Amino acid sequence: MKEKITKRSTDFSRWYTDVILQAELADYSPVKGCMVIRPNGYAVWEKMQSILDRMFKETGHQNAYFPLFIPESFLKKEADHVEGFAPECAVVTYGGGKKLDENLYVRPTSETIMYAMYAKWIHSYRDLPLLINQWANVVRWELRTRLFLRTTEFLWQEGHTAHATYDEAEEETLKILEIYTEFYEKYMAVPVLRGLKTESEKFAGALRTYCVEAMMGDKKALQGGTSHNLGQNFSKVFDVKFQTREGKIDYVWQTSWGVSTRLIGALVMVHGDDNGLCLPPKMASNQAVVIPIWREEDEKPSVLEVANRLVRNLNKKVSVKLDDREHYTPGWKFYEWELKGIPLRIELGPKDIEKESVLFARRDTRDKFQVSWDELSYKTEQVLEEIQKNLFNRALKFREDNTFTIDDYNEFKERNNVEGGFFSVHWCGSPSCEEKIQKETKATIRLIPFEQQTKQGKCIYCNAASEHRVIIAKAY
RNA sequence: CGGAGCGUGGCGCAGUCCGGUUAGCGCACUAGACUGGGGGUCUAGGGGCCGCCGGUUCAAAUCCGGCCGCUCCGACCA
Repeated sequence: MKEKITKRSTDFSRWYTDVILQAELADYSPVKGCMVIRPNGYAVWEKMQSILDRMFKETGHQNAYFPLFIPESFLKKEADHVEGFAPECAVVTYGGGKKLDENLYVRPTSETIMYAMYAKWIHSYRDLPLLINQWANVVRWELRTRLFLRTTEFLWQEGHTAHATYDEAEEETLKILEIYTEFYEKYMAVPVLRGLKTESEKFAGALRTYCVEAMMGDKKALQGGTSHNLGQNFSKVFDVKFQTREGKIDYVWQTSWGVSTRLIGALVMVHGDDNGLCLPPKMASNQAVVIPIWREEDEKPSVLEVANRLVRNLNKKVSVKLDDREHYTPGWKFYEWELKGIPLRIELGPKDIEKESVLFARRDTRDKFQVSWDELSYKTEQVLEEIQKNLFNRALKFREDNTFTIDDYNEFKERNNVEGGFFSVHWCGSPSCEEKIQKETKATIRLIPFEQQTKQGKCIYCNAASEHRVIIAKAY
């Protein structure tokens, strides 16, 4: 018997770690703050990559790869950028046994090195837009790490585009936010809020940062992806210039955007339960597993024969695995696959063969029901779709049930403290109110949501006039 | 860096206060038999510089000192 997973309600944070370790998504590495992504976890990442990669390419982006090392001088060119990243960088000072003439920074993000190249490649408006994405690892020397959510090294994609006009850059920034939203909601079955980051939360060096934000199973917020309109901040310091159609010289307008292996953490925290991981069908490398069952030795050949046939058939439409390991009992396998989050379990034994049916067991609801062979293919697809929808709806309802519109500061403080959740409050826009709220409540302004009825109000902290509501929550 | 906790077969732990001969348990692992519809049973096995270094002692997993590592909670962050 495997060790029990800590109950989610007992200790969310331990539950999270337990699920990841036991479902074999990742393991702690010998290097502090780093993790090893195990095959189960990496399979999820590959799934995410393939979907996002397709979406990026469909919108005209190309992949490329830039170096891991960045010359110190590059990183220091953009003032806000240095300030934001320098403290959390790993720096290489020796190479080949000799002290380097110039220190090399292990990339915390690749703006600087990429834009140094862009300056070389872009000359004319005809070279624009330049739409590049890279899949890479980056390093940020974090003080406190958590599997998938914050590790010293992590995997991500970073898109970096250059445009001829501000409007095009802004359009790109928002287009990417739409891609992220679609990915979260349609594939990960995780509902997100879209909006703008405040000045203090925006990317170091950006004009403004848009984000998607999701509610985890403990009601805390997770920043799920960011898309930055960089304006001309970087092009000016890296001298990325182009000649316009009119013959004038201008600096390019840039964007950058990314999502990371943190997505996997979100998947765990939104859909997982006391039995372990629960993967939305579109995120599972195997959507279903067939468990053959027999009592007598002479039943085995016929069960396996039928099982193989059904799996072959199903695999035309979905990805199904046959678990015919003999040294594990069916019961053991049930627990194992639930822990690992496979969306649908299909049991097939002598009783089913007699009835020409199988037994379905849904991971999300844990419902079980009989399905006849002639309906198998269709039912499988249908049930998987239902699971996908149900997971999304469940997560959406959870977020809605735990999002509160509040106008009284004391009430907000109290409820934030006791029950947690997302709080929709008026904010005047002043950084000082923002900071005070954070200090006093440990909650931060997650975003200024796009979707809201623009009603005037009064700042929840200082009572000054406010143009919009913001979402405040405790966050990862 | 501050606070808390933990280092004992692969994993989870007991033993440590109060030193004493072969260091124990559960799970996992190996072999075999019976089994198989929610973590099966039995039998027989293998596997340990008790985190590291030093000290006290006739004797150290156990006491003392130092170091190292990890996890959790706070200050920075996708």
